[in-house]
Amino acid sequence: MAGQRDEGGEVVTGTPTAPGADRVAAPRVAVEDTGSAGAAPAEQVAETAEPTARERARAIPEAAVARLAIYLRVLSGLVEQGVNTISSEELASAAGVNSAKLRKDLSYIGSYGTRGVGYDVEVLVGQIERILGLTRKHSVCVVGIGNLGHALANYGGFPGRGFPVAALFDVDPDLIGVPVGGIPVDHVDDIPRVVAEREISIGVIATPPPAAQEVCDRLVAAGVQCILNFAPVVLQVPDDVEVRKVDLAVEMQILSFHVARRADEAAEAAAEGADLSDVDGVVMRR
Amino acid sequence: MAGQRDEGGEVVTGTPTAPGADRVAAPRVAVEDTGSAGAAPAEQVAETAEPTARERARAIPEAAVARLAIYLRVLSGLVEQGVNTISSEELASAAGVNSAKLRKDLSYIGSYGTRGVGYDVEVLVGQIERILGLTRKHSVCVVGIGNLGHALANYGGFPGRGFPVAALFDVDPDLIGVPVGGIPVDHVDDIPRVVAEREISIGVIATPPPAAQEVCDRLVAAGVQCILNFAPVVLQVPDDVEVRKVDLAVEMQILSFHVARRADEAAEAAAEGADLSDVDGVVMRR
DNA sequence: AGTTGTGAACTAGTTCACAGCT
DNA sequence: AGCTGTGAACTAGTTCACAACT
Repeated sequence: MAGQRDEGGEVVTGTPTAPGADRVAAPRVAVEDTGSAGAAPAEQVAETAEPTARERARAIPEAAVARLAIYLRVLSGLVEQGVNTISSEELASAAGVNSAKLRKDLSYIGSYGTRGVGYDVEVLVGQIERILGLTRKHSVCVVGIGNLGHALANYGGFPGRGFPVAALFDVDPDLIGVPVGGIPVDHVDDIPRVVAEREISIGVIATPPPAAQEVCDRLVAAGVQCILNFAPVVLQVPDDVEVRKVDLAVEMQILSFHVARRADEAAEAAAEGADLSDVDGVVMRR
Repeated sequence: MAGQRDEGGEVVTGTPTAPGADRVAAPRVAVEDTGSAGAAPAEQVAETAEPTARERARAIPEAAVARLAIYLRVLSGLVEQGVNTISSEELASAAGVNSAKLRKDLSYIGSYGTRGVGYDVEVLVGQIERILGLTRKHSVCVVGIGNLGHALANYGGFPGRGFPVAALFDVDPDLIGVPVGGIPVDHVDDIPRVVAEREISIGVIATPPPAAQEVCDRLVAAGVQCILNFAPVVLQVPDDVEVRKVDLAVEMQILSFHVARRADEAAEAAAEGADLSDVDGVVMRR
C-alpha cells in the first residue's frame, strides 16, 4: 500500500575533455554518436548483432540494474528465513515495485522462474549476483577521512561482503598512519602506488568540494574506473570512467520541492473548494 | 566526447497496490488518488486548463527537479565569483548536461533568459529557489545517531542553509541528552512531541535496517511527510508521504555491474578483434 | 488453476532543430 | 549575429494483457 519512490541517481559516463581545457568545446559532438572521437585511432569494430550472454548484460536498462540490487537484498533476507520459492507478486511487493516490472526486470537476466510456481530463491540470488558482477571481489578505497569518511570506513567492508575497504586516503598529516576501522590512512600522494598494489577498482570520494575534482583526477590516473562521489560537485571524467553520485543537498531540495508542491496544492484546493469539508486540508492522514 | 547520462527516478507516488483498480486516471489526478472512493465525492473540480504558477510546479518532471538543484549549486558558485550573466551552453557544461536539456529544464520554471544574451545569474538563482521551495525553512530531524547519524548531525545545518537540523533521536539511553553537533539527542519515544514542537518537516532515517520501518511509521504518525532513508530497507509508507533513499549497497552494486560489463566487453573485443591494432587498453565507446 | 515471460501499447524523458526575440 | 524557448521527433522505461507452460 505504499507510495514509494526510487531514486536512480545520476550516472555520468564521461564528460567533455580534459579538466584543464574547459571551454574548448568542439561543436557539440553528441553523446555516443558515430564520430570516432577526433584523432583517436579507434575504429568501430564490426558491429555484430547477435545477442551473446555479454550483449545481454549490456542490454539491461540502467533502471533495472538498480532494482536488481534491491531484489537481491530482499531475496537474501528470504534465504535466511528459509524461504525456498517466491512468486513475482510477493517479491514485487516486498521490493516495492509492481509485479510486471519485476518480471520484466528478471527477464533481462534470463528465464529462471517456473510457471505456475514462481522463482527458486537461491537460484535467483545466484543469477543476480552473477549479473551484477558480485562473484568477484571489488576493493574499495575511501578518500577524505572526515565525518563521512570515518562513517564509511567503519562500515568495515561496505555493503555486506564483496566490497572490502582496502585503503583510506587523506591529506591531513595528523591522520596519516592512524588506523580507522582497522585500516591505516595513507596520504593522497600515495594513491597511484596503493591503488595498484591493492588492486582497488572502486574509489569513494568523501572530501570537501574543492578537493573532489583533483582527487578524482588522481584516482582516474591511477586506473580507477568506477567512482562513488559524495562531494557536491559535478566531476569531469573521461568516457571510460563511471561516476555515481550521492548528493545530500540535491536529495533535500527534491524533498523541499515536494513539500512546496504539496502546500500549493493544499492552498489551491482550499481556495476553490472552500465549501467542501476540506478535512485533509493540512497534514493528517492515518 | 560528451557522453552524459542522467538517470531520473521512478515515480510511484501513489501506487495502488490494487493491480486492477486504477486505469481510469484522467491526466493528472495523481497523488491523492481514489483512496477515499466511498464517501468523499472527489469531484474533479473544474478542470481548468490554465497553467497557474501552481500547476506549473506540479508539471515539472522529477528528473528536471533533480537537475534544477544542481544548476542552483553551480549558479550559487557563480554569484560568489561575481559572474552576472551566463549562457545555456556554459551553464550546461558546468553542470554536466547538454544545453538543450538545460534550456528545457529552465523552461519548466518560466522564461527568465534574454535571447542573444543568456541568463541573469541572480534572477535564475531566485527563481530556482522559489520553485524548489527553498524560500521557506525546512527543519530536519535525524533518527539513529550511529556513525552516519553523527556525520549528518555534524554537518550542522544540512546542505547549505535552509535545512537546519532541529532534532536528533535514538534509542540508546547513553545517548539521550548528549549533544551531537550542538543538539541534544532525544528518545525516539519523544518523536511526536518534538516533531510537533519544532515543526519538523523532513525526517532522515539513519538507523540499522531492522529499526527503519518502525521509525518511519513513527515519523509519519507524527506528521512528517518527507523522508530521506539511509537504511537499506524498502519502506512502506502511505501515499501522501514522499520517500527518497540513499542506498550505498545499491550504488556499489551498480558500479560492480559496470565493472563486470566492461570486463566482458574487453574480453569480447579481445576475442574477435585480436587482429586489430587499436589495443589502446580496455574498453572504449559504450 | 496458477504463474511466468514477453510483445505491444503506453508514458516519461531527451535531443533536435529552428522560429523568434534582442 | 547570437541565444533562448519550444514543438516535434526520438529514445528509454513502464505497464498491460495474454499466450505458453507447469
